[in-house]
Amino acid sequence: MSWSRRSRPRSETAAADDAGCTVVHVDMDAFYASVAIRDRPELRDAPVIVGGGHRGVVLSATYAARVYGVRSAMSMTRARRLCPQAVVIAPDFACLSAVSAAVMETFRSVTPIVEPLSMDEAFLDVSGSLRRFSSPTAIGEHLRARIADEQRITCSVGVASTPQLAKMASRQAKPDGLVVVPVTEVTAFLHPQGVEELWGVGEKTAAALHRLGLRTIADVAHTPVEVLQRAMGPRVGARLHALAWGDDDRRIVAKRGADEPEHSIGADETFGRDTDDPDVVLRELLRLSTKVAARMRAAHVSGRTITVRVRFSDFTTLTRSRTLGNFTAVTPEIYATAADLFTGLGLQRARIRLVGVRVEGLRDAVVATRQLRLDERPFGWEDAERAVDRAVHRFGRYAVRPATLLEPSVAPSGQSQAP
DNA sequence: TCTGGGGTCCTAGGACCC
DNA sequence: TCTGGGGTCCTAGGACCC
Repeated sequence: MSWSRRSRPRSETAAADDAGCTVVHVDMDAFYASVAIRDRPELRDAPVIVGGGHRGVVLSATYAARVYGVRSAMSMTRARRLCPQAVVIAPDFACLSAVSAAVMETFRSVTPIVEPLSMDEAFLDVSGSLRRFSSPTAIGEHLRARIADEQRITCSVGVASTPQLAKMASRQAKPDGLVVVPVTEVTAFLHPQGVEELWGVGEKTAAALHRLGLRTIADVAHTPVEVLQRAMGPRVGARLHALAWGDDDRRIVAKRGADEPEHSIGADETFGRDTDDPDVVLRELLRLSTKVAARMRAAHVSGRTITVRVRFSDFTTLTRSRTLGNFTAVTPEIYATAADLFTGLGLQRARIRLVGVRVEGLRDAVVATRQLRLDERPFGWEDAERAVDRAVHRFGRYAVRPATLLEPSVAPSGQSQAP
């Protein structure tokens, strides 16, 4: 291997071969599982799976569990079958969020240009930090040491000249390592790998590439871009070809948690048991609408397009959406639209596995409200729901709910209602 | 008892306007 | 009268990521 892999000895001096590498990708190792066991030393070397109970999937598994073939996103049923002795722990999202926030702050102590990709990984643009630190590699080792000391979990780091390469490098560094891809070694690093290792190539795209006889990234690189575009579409084809040569015009954009308004806010829920009862579905749509509207108001956004998603027992999924003439963040309006879209499907005894509600076309609520004023819309609901938000804030989330949600036995996923 | 829940982005067709 | 095109919005679906 011509690129350099480095693990454990964090004090090792920085290599000279990271010149021009200004992107650092940091990825926590088995984040959910590592956090779950860090205060439970007796589980240190045990197979541990973090995941949901009924009808759930594996969110994270320790390396001891992965030995048995357990992978994230795998159904819990399958995971338990592969590793019956595994300790299964439910995720503690409050704790995970706190650890995530602390880790992101550690990143920001090195550079302000930190782009979190999820709770447990981020890109750092370190081009402005090289006066304080001797090299990008030194920054990576610094961060690895600090996170290990402060959070008592390990992470892996990729150092490269582009985000895509840094991301692929950190994957190779796992667990608890650091990999540098020198600018002179980009094709040597990329080309031997399988097409599915490219970021953005999932199961379907990989299968399509395999059908073209393309198995390695080198194969993709040496295929005329027109051929790729014909098979995958103009944009995807062009991007794949570029990535196969290490060209990546993605820029790292500093984002600070909840700052930037999101493009959509939604919620969905898998029923504990498939249902064909429209009343059960409508009640769930109301619950989801309530949840989404509250989250929108908390984020100070309003939206115009409401989408309902329905997944059937055979896993086929369909969506129906409607764009309103006004912006809204109000439960009755979101629910009325969602319910109308659902009943408009005219389903007859179809077995439904999951329903979801999502609101898109989000705008800052202040701007959106001004537009509402021009429409002379009444304000009653907005004010009423703000009062609800305050009550929930004071008395907890079960303080105020729509009357139809107060009936017993409506809890989805077979879980019992919280006290 | 196979297959969660939160998102983003792309594609493609039709409506509508210029 | 016929023909052509571009741009934008809306809807539906699909792929992908963690």
